[in-house]
Amino acid sequence: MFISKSCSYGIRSVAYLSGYPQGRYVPIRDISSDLNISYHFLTKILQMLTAANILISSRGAGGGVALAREAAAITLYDLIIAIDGDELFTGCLLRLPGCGTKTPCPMHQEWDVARGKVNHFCCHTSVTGLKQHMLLLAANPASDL
Amino acid sequence: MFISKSCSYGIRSVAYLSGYPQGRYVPIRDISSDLNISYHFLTKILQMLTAANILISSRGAGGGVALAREAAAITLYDLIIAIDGDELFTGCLLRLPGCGTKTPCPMHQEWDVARGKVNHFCCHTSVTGLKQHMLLLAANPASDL
DNA sequence: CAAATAAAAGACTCTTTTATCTTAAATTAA
DNA sequence: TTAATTTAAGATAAAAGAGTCTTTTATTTG
Ligand code: SF4
Ligand code: SF4
Repeated sequence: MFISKSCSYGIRSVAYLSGYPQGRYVPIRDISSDLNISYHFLTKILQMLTAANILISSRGAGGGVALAREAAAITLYDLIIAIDGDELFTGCLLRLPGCGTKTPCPMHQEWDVARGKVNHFCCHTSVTGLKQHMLLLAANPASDL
Repeated sequence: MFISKSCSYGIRSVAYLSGYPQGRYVPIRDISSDLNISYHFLTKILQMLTAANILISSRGAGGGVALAREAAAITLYDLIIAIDGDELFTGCLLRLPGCGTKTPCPMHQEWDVARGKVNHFCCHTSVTGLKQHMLLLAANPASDL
């Protein structure tokens, strides 16, 4: 598993918001019901994205959350870092505690190359154009599209 | 996190065993104490590797677990599949349930390329030569080598 | 055979993640 | 200013992952 379930929810929400004009507030309740995600749980996750300046939020009538910048400028990397932290991008593949790579193991260098591809992908991929696909899947659960 | 903690333990154990002649039984107790892993927990994990024909085991005095084939022929891929399953190698990056990639999303193809590098790395990397590094780390916890 | 050894199996606990529920605070609109 | 709306915050619960403990089964040794 590359990302946590929380992170998945965060990414899906940003993809969902990318279908609206940037800066337009959308209630979290709408996102959660359209994507079949627990409302209160999603609230906490989106708070992380707000804290990371990826979303902005507004309370009260007419409020909600909105993209803080254009969707194309929000990368998977930004979202994963905000929710899961940098473990995926910098931590030890083998989860060996205490390895600071000052004395790299035999596999480290090649691993760094492979992971570099993942990092590059995440840094250069935004969630634009994902909304349709997601809503399709949300509407046809377990249909194996 | 690419792999689970259980998987990390399994990989470390195989690396540890690679320091012994192939087929030579080593008690799990020895592995667990040298690597600072809970004995009974490790037992369950190594059972998965035995079930996957990566290790062989023998009960009773003089028994233990042993590599079922030469260490160089055991890849990270084998170990991850045996303990964590194939999710990492085949599952959806975004953890979207029900996506069978018959109708791929805009990011799928590029993601497949990046993940292909990870898969290739795991399929071509064995744990030989890792034992020294691991014992060093186990002996100097949190020393950030 | 009896005793010692060591994996296998099962029950149980602790921690982290995921999910739910309740209350508070901020904002808008009438 | 009152009511409605909506995020923020906190408490609690369920599920999954990780770790511990006990009992059983298989094997070797004497
Ligand atoms: S050197 Fe090896 S053990 Fe250390 S962080 Fe890199 S992959 Fe992990
Ligand atoms: S097509 Fe997109 S949503 Fe489907 S499995 Fe691939 S990455 Fe996931």
